[in-house]
Amino acid sequence: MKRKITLKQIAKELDVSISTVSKSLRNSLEIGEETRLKVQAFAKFYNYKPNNIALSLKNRKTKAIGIIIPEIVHYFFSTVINGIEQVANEHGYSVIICLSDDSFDKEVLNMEMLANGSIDGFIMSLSKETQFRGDFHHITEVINQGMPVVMFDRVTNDILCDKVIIDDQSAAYEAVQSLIDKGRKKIALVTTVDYVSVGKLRTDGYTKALLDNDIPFDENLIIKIEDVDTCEITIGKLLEDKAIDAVFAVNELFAVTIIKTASKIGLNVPRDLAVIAFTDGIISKYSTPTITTVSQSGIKMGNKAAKMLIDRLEADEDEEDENYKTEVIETHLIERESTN
Amino acid sequence: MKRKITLKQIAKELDVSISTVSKSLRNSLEIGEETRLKVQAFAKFYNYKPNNIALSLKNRKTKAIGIIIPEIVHYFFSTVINGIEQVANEHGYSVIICLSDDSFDKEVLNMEMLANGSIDGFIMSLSKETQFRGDFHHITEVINQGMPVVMFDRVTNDILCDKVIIDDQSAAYEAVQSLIDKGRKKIALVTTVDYVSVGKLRTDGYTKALLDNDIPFDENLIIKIEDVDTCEITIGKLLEDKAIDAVFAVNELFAVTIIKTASKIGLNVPRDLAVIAFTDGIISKYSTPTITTVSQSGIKMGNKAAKMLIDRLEADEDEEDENYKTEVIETHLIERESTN
DNA sequence: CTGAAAGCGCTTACAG
DNA sequence: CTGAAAGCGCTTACAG
Repeated sequence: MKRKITLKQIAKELDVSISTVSKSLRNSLEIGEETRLKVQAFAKFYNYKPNNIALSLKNRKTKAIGIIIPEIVHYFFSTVINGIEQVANEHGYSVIICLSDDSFDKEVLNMEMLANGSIDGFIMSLSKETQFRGDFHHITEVINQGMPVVMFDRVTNDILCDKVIIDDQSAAYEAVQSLIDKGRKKIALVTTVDYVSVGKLRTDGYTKALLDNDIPFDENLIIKIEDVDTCEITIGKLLEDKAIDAVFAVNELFAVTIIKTASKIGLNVPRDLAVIAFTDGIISKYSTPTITTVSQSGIKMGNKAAKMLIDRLEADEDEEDENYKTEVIETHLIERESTN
Repeated sequence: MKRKITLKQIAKELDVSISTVSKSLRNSLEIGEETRLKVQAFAKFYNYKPNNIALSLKNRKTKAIGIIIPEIVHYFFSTVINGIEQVANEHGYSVIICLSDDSFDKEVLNMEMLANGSIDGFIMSLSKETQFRGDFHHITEVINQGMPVVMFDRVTNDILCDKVIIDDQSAAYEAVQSLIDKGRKKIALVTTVDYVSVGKLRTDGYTKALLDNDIPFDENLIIKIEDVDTCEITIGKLLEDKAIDAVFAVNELFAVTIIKTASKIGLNVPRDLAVIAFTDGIISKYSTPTITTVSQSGIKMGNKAAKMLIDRLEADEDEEDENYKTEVIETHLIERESTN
């Protein structure tokens, strides 16, 4: 078991100073060619690679990006990570992922841990609990220490930083409008509780689309689901009592549940009931019928977020500007069988 | 913008030595109570947190685990990560994730990067290309440097290290047996190309189950799929030509495609065709009909893998034993609508 | 009880 | 052309 070789050992073997070895390997012209080549050959032979930790300490940067997301077993977040990874790797950054499990405490803990020198900057999406509490001190703190943060998807206006979002409101508007264009009149909305920022925006889009089309807004057609596991009953009631002809669901899990419940009651999708879901994922693609969705490119969001973060990290110290930007990623409707 | 405070600054402010500060904060009894409390109060006030990088360099351990997986947008791997995260966090470890994208080169690159001091040990699942090439020198090298590696799911016999797997062969056997028990006679196998280790084992289990039940083995009923996107045609042919009454698919993507194709040709699942898939995921749960699967608990695999790695990391240097273990995680059949 | 020194593995300004 | 020294932020054996 040969431990990794260090500069010190090379220096000793070759009977030169550590400085000489270091400079040779960095191809400094300060060092005579003979020595330089000798050192390089030796290092190559022993497969020398500089120790990242030592470099990080010396340079006071780690070339690592910290990602904090609520949940990894979630198609959308996985694709975002993929997107971040792509551009991070291109720029020589590695990626450290921590999960908040939608818990405020875990989010704080993980951020504190990573902020203590492990990474150069954060890309994050807020946990539900954090959004609910509205407590962002841990993020402010990190930013105050000079560590850039990019938020995506689940963001907050209370923090000034770079953000990557989709226009949830207008995407929802567009989805509902498309239902209306297809002649649907009684459109229900199945959504989450309000404190999740995106849920609220999507509701606004829904409402606006109805108003603009002179369709009476009926509060009873808005169903707020707290817990996915018990939502079947609520949805069943909605379908049986309300005589609706379309549903806009804020995520595909709700949508697929709606479809399954509908078919149990004998409703045909899309004939009797059209269904559109927010966030294109794997379920929509393989459900029967397949589900029309608002696609929200996680890859693009990840790419963009990583790009924004790295730009900031590599900006000259003094050109640091506080001009935070919010990038809006395009969405579009993927028409499938659940609408017609 | 107040940068993070260091021991040095505290020492200066309080007019004591760095050693004194360090010891006070570590609650060393060497230091007089008065000084100790004063330092602690000051540190607390300025929210001092030791720099992880400096600690890593000093201690020559990072308290970080490197994970290398082929793909993150994949339910199974996500659950494994979740499982690893759980126990890693419990033990004060953080987790660095790199994706190989099923590419040999990316796998090698990522491992080399992480091996240069960033982490204490690896948990990994081999990329397809690596399994195809059978080139594991990058893993051997890391192990030779004294860095423990735990492999899961896609493993190889060519490397001696701790492993976490399921008994793919007997799980496949069990699945096929259950089809036979339900009176199915012509059972097809839809699988991947052979070099993916788990694919091969599952095929063995399938074959064995047939033999043990005196069902003639027909090579034409084994379909090897190279590319998911073009598999519909192959599957269509299988269903139309072969007059089969059951299919065992090695993953749920194949299974759902089979079901959709079957229903297009007018076959009813499960009446005309029973379908079982390997690896329980989100698709099986929401497909119509829902799919009977062999559940392979990613959480448990992740838990176990992390536990094994941490045990090794925290074993006394000298009690290092080369007694590598292979843990087998239990699987079980989750019966759903696609079989009856 | 407190502090100077050495060291983790590296880089770089400075001396010679 | 080469090397000693200082330093990144910490810990700990050792001296006083």
